[in-house]
Amino acid sequence: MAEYRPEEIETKWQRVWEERQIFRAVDDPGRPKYYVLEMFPYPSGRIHMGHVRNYTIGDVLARYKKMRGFNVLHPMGWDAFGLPAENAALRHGVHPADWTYDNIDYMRRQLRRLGFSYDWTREFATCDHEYYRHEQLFFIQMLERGLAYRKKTLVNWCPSCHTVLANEQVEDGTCWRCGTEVTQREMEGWFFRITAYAEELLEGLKRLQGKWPEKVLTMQRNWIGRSEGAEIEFPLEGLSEKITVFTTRPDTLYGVTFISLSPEHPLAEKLAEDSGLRAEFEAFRQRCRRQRREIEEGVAEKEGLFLRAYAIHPLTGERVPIFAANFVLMEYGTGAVMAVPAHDQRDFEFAKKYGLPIKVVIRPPEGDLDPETMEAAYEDPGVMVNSGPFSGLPSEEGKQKIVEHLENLGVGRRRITYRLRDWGVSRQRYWGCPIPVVYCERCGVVPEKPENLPVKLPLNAQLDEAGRSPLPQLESFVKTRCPRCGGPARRETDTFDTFVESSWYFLRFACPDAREPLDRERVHYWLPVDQYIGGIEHAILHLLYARFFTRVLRDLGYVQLDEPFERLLTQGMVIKEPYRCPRHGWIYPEEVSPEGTCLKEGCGEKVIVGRPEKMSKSKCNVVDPDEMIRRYGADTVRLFMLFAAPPEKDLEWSDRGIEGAHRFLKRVYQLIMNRADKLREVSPYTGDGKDLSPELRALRRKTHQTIRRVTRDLEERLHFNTAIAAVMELVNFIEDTLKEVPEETPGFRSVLKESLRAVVLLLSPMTPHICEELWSALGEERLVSEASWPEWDEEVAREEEITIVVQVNGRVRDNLRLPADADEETVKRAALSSERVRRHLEGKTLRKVVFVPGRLINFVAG
RNA sequence: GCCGAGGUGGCGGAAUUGGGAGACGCGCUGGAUUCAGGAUCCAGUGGGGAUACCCCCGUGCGGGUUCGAGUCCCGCCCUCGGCACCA
Repeated sequence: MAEYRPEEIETKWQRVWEERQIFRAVDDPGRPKYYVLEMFPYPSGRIHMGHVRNYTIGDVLARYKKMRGFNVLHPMGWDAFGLPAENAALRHGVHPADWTYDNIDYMRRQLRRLGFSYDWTREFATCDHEYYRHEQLFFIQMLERGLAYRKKTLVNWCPSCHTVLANEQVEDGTCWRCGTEVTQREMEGWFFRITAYAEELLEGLKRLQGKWPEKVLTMQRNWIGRSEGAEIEFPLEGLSEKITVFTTRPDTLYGVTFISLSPEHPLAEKLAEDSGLRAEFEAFRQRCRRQRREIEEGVAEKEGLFLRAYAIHPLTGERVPIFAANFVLMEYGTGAVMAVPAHDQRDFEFAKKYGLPIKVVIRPPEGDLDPETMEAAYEDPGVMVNSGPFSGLPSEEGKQKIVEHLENLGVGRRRITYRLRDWGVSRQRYWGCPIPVVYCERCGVVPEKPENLPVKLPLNAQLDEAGRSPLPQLESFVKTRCPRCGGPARRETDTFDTFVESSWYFLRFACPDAREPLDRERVHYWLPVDQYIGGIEHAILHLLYARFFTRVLRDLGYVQLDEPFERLLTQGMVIKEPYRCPRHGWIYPEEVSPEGTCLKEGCGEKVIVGRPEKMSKSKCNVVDPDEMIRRYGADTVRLFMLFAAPPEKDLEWSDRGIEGAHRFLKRVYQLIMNRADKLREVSPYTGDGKDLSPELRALRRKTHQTIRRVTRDLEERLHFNTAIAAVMELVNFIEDTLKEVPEETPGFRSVLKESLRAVVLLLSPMTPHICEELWSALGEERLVSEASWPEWDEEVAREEEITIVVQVNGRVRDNLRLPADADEETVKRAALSSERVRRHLEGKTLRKVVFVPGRLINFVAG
């Protein structure tokens, strides 16, 4: 009995792959390429099961496409800048650089041990200055084109991370990384003009339909938040200025009874001062800033401050009072809103609170509205009333008509606004890419000269104990000369948001050694990424930034590409149920007795089993990949990851499940190794099958059907779980055949060889090591990793006899084995001769016969 | 509240196009092997009734279309995810 020793086999073949460099991607414009990419990891220390799942899926695809003859690019690198490195440095007294590179070394070993088919010659880390220097150049060029700019605004500040966050990085008012509540601060910082691409980013989503998960497309669409409407000007009474509002409901213009301004609106401050309300206004504005979170969640009560000023309605000439209101956001539209209480719920609530008039201008299709008794705003379409010459128009039509009228008068125009805001990229952090500008006393803000790049992040920095960036205190870094006038200047000490690095790494993988930022030809050959794989948590953040950055680089002339990722697979999380003891809190599975009681300190309390959730250290429900590899080998871990669930769903970790996967591999190993000697010299069957026994013909049929099924599962759906199930069925079938068919049967060995070769080939992208071993045991000279994917023969796969289901009134009563091409008459005759069928037809009149060739026959009787 | 995905045995999950519901695996039950346990192998395994042939019920709930519905249509319930004073 051959014994399956995964560790031995796996390290052996990993060495062979390494020595022969078989996964090296070489540009070859004559061959069709396939670029598989998994989202690169942050080098946090060790890989977790989520990585294993993500990278296993990618690896299967890369290996499969290689077998299909594609020139495959499958690279790996490190998203190496970021805050955890600084935190670790504080805790353990190691420099972020050392910590990061050590982690990379460890994690690279882990990935190699899993046998992933990366082209390691293309590896890089984003904290290498040879990588980020190019990013600095991009920035300078964006600056020249106005795609990067500096401004002072209210920003999201995480007090725990000591840094600013982009809107995309604030989740429910808290920091996406540490969960601390985010506060508002007025600060200067650098921004990327992603809003200039809002329409294109939205439009581009259409071409991704069917290739990206619908969910991700929807999330991006909502995030960009396009809305069509109009800008309308309201002159101020007694002043030369005017207020410009944005509205999506120009049809309700005649219903305006007041104007609401954001407290951050410049005119709000001015009007307050003019009215002698300076102190009150300032207090109100401060309160609004503090309330920001509640305001954004919509839980804060509406509050306003009458500015004792009036605007003039552009059509009716009426005076409308102006308020500063806490719910009006300066960042959206124009920061000013025309309030129509009758037809907007927010304005309605505000009007009720401050006793402002409610004027109905839209009548519902049925019934009428009475401002006195209304309990909520009527926001649906209807017919315009009390609207001067526009009365009587359907509101949808009225929108157009009013805007046209305003355009003619020159006091309004059609306008589209987006919810998307510009991307704030300044971070007050040390471990990031320096922003290459200096502040010169004479010249102001000056970009570094391209030939002076990179602006290297100094590695001699002493980290601040409070967790602040040491850069501003680092004289040798800060003190510099102006690239323009040579005079004394101060260096920018903010670094880039680390999402900037991950916005273009997939391009650099095409030419990691290029001296220029990107080699147009090589990028053109390899890009777009044909299949991108990663977690859903980046549905907006990374994926939106990357789509934006790719377009920027296109406009800067570096690439000829709009969408970087042709297909996207968002894999589910790896989850596991946590255990909790009423006395000890979260406990490890080892601390639970078979009876379900707590073993900690002889506790004995009944343990509560939580519902499966994302693995986390604090819940004690993590499974360590190293431990699993040690116990079962990489192939088993990979197999389980693929088999337990389809990739887009969450995968529930199961100790029993991985045992099952291991058991299957042991069975396959023994099935083949125990016969390998006898089969080595045998050629796979090539005849037409006429000389074979029915059992052997059946085995060939099953084999070819399996090849067909696995190919379709991998090609069309990426459903590895059903592909594996199909191979398991084939293995079961082979074992059954071996039991029934004597070895001397003519053709036995060659048919067996054909089937076993298929098993090995079909499994090889998923469990490559064991398959190399079995492949060579079967006498193959080449590596299975370099073999061609097997093909199926429709003729062989076709069933000679099929089962026809016989129904009476839609209920199954019998089934018949008949030749595949049996016609209706034959089937009918056979079915009616069945005793079981006759019994159910007895005493009834046959009304109708439904015949589905090759499937079923249904007798309708009554 | 709005948008999206989903609800199938004890569990993870299958089911091309409307055509035998529950593939494959886990678990469980019985048996073989063993001094014993483990491992392995064999058989069974949706529920109920009969325990022989068979019959009835069954894919969140209620209706509908159809010879036939897990699959299509209408109305609800629940779970998960995203968005949510964006004018």
